Amino acid sequence: MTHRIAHLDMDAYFASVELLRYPELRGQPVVIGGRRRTALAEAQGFQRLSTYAGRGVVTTATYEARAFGVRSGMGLMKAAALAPEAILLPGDYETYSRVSRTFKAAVAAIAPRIEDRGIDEIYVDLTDVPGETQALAQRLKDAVRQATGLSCSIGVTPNKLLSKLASELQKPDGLTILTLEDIPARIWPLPCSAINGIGPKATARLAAIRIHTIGELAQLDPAFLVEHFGKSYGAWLHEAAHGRDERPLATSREPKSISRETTFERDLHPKQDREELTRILLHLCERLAEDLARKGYLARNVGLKVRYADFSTLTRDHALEVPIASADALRDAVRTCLKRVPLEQRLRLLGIRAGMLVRTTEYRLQSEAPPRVAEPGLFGDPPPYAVVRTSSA
DNA sequence: TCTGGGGTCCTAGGACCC
DNA sequence: TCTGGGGTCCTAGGACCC
Repeated sequence: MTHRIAHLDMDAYFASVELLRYPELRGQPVVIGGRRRTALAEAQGFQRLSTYAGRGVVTTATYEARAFGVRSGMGLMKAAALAPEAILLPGDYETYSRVSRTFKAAVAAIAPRIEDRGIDEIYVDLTDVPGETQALAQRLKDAVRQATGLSCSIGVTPNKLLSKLASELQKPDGLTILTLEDIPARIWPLPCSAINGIGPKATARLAAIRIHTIGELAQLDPAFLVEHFGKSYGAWLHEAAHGRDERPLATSREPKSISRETTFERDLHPKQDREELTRILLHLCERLAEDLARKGYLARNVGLKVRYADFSTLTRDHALEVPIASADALRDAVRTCLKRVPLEQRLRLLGIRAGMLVRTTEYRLQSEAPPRVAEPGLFGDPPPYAVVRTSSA
């Protein structure tokens, strides 16, 4: 059975949503990023990138802005040097989420088996949807445009890995259908970094052994790759280069963690700015508690993330006996983590994370069940036999 | 012209138990 | 007293993705 998997990717998503709102900016270089300005400043009109000062990165850029070399993830100050006249707009994630639900619903009306890959992309299983592939993919594109006014790019191939590659081939507003026979001509000339899962580090390591294209990677002996990149990743690199991918669509999944973090407008010192840091951390706890309550989860693990002024980052975790969700309980757990963090340097970021999530409903059911025999260590005391063993040692 | 915020998955070491 | 492995949990860090 040959599968028919589509990857659908919205074109310059955040920027395109903003162009719906501000059609007068169409055709201009526009960049999304940075913090929301004051209402007064926003009332005074569009901001030029050159007038921006501060931290932040480019979230999305229109194709006109990309022509100047502006890329997602680039610092805004650097982007301003490349395209000073570009218009800078702050992100409006509520709107992007709403439009995201709209385009996904439009696709689901045609092909209901969908894997969510974030706010602007999905995989769609077309295997059992009647219709010829080209016409079907065009129907999806039309439905998305009809529902949102936005264009997307689609790749259709036998698996997720190839579809993800294919959807990139003719952006924007692309439609690319590939079969396994197309791999040598269409996939092998691409750089290794085009493969989802080969990031900057792996790309550099491959370049160091003179491997630049997927085709070059495909010609390598798998044993050699395993030697260089480890059993798991090495074997995967070989499979990926040959376009082989058996991963099924994940049509539903439970979140593994929920987190909140913030980068400060200026670096803060743990001693001099103690009160402000405390306020920030408590605010993060409150926001995370809201997220947990809204989504219906309790956390059995709480993590603290600290990034220093030099951008070095550390994390401290704390596992809990009893799952929690309130801001107060999060704060207590964060305090435990904080005791294990060196606080001499200035900080640029604080973050907290709720992990090992338990559904609130399921935990309730479990706690309403007849109590089990007390688990050892529940009250923080070592079981008695441990004491005997210790004293006999 | 330094580098956001929200995630997932993998690895590896130590503690602890059998 | 010493020597094992295997399994699980916890913690920390890193690569990668949208």
